Amino acid sequence: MPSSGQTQAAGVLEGVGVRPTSQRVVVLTELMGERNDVTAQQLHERLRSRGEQLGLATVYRTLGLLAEAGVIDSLSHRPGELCYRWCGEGHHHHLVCSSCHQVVELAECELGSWLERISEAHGFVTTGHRLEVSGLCGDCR
Amino acid sequence: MPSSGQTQAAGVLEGVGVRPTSQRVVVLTELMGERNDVTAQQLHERLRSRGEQLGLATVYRTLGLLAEAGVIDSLSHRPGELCYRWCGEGHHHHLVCSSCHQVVELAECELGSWLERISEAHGFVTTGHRLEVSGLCGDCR
DNA sequence: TTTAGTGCAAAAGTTTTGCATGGTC
DNA sequence: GACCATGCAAAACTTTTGCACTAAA
Repeated sequence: MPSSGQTQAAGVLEGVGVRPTSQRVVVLTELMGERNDVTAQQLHERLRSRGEQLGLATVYRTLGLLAEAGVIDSLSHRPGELCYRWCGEGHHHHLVCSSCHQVVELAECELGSWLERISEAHGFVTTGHRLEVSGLCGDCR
Repeated sequence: MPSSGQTQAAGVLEGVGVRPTSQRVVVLTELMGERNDVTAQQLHERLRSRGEQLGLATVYRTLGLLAEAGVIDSLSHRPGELCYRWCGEGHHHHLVCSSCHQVVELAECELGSWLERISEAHGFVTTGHRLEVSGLCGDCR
């Protein structure tokens, strides 16, 4: 029987028109339960060591699909390594600790109106934005 | 005789304690004259085709140095490719057109006080932040 | 003269692709 | 049966590193 996390993931996949195969559900479920950034390699290794049977290429393909569908976000901190992260519902931003990489989600985004005004002044129509705040968390300070 | 761009670049390098060799000056001068994102490969090819003699490894090493010194910014849009960009003076953000990749610099950053307040609430001390706004520019709309 | 930087080629990674196989509608 | 997804292995790329050589303080 599928866990509630898996059911939820399957629903998300169907919602964006991606067929919810078992591998895709496993990948998305893992991302939805992980607050921090993960690379494709880490994700693959983690799932394998837990006994899931799935190939590295499938992880890459799935992450690519999900990112294109806007279900997950991708961001790179270091050269040659892209991290993925579940966006959750609604629009928000993150605080990332430079030392331990802990991530805190900021519930609200107060940037909307400021951005619209300033973009309009340059002839732009904004389609999205991402804010990345780095700092030191309480433990690492 | 060095152009004013080259003199300026050399000054920036000295300012952050990096020896201004001719290769580094060439790389930084190019970045300072380019408003948009560039990859190491693009930069290398562009300089080579202009007759500059410098190796790809040197471009990578220089970009790494400059990024670490905070002189340039690095950001990744796609997997396996990191882009670099001259930050200019002072703190600001960018509007990027999703279609033509044109970049507009936003002169002011009004995020400081909001961020400090919200970070403090989570026990963080912020050390920096980056805002990336994507949209469509007037021409592409 | 001592140190730091460069170029080249090799190495180390990550990500993508081709193709045969297996699963789904 | 037609189509899509997967796994494996090979290929394609980007980035890093080792080492001999060169340039600079």
